[in-house]
Amino acid sequence: MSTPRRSFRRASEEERRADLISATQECIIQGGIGAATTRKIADIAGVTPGLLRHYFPDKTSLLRATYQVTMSTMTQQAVQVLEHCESTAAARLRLFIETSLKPPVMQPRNHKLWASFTSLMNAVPEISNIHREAYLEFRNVCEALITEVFIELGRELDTQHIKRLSIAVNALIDGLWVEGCMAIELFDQEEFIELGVSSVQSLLKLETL
Amino acid sequence: MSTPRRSFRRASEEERRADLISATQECIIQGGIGAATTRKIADIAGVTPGLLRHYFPDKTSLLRATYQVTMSTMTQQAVQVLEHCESTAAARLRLFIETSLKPPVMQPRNHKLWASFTSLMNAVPEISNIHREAYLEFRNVCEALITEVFIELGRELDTQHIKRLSIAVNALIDGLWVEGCMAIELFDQEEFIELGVSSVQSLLKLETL
DNA sequence: AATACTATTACTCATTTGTATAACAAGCAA
DNA sequence: TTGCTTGTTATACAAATGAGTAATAGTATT
Repeated sequence: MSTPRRSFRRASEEERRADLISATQECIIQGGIGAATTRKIADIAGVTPGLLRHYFPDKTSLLRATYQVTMSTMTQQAVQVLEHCESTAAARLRLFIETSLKPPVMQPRNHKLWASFTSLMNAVPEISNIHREAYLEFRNVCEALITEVFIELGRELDTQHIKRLSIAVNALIDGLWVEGCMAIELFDQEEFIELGVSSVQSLLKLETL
Repeated sequence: MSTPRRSFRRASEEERRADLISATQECIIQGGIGAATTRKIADIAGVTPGLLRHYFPDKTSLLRATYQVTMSTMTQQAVQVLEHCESTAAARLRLFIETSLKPPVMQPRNHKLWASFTSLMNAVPEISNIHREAYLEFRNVCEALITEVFIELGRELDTQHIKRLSIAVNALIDGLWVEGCMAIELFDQEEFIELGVSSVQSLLKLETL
């Protein structure tokens, strides 16, 4: 008569939350934020919808957590590469640009997630804060790298000037990243990266990078 | 007994479609794409929900039309200013940058609309095409302006090189535009514009703009 | 002033959605 | 094995949503 209750596995809180978050990402990537329904999320996570509420008070909280994880993962990927690079400051800056402009940082799925969440700015509480934190974190990395380079070259360190430069460099990388994500097939990867590197070179008035 | 049927005005197709589209924009701005329900759109447009289907076969078509109008309006605003400017090529390029980095082009509502739509890339048919058209239109304007400047300065016109520069300039403006839209309160408008201008100057290796 | 056209309203329906609650079972502890 | 905690499922429900259909009234035309 009645279908047997489906079997399940009790997972750790950490693991389950990660599953739910990546399921949320998957939904958004496939069909935009509107496709991230509690049922579809649960389905992809291999879980029943009711479980969401056991880990998140409501759907909005899950979305916030997903946004936060999405952004910090991206920055982390770009920064992590630097940790294994002991070369010159110029080489480190170049590496940072390269990493930011190719997968896994630059890829369509990341843009969809980013766009979906930022489109909710001022509509969903906390989204603005998460954005600002992520933005400043990334920009600060730019600033640090630029400072390194200037020190290496024995250039004058005008704090104001360097800050302006880092805003510009950050904007350039962001702009390329966006277009690269959206039309990744339009550009040759190597050329695209070189364009980024040489543009930053121009912005900083460097001779080589 | 029965409430009287509400009175209405028969509007021209052109006017009604414009109303519905701007109502859709308003919904998205207020609460993201999920808030753009047929009822709320109709409500803001001062119309009953059923009317949507009289002008658009389904909701997706209305969304597409809204995206298309949103993007072309922005580019048009930046281009239109150029038509009234007969000055030097450098001055025209500067004006273009300035216009792109302040209201009405750079403002939070435009970013929300842009982000909402692009997040649907590959999820809603035609969105990719509308994006590509808008992107190339804007980049072509950059390319034309840069070419003008180079001609004015008697520089060599390497088509490939100019194309790369226009991609970079476009990315820079886009990147600044995005951040400016999202945190318009973080930057002083005048400083922000000057940052844009001087950065483009660096990218093109110009002495003045 | 009468007529015809159709933009617009009013109403309906089947689905989907977020959330709530109670029952169940996995797996740890004794 | 037995009992206990709680992660997980099953089910329910009210609200919202996109879409369909028929009636109505605005308005241009004559």
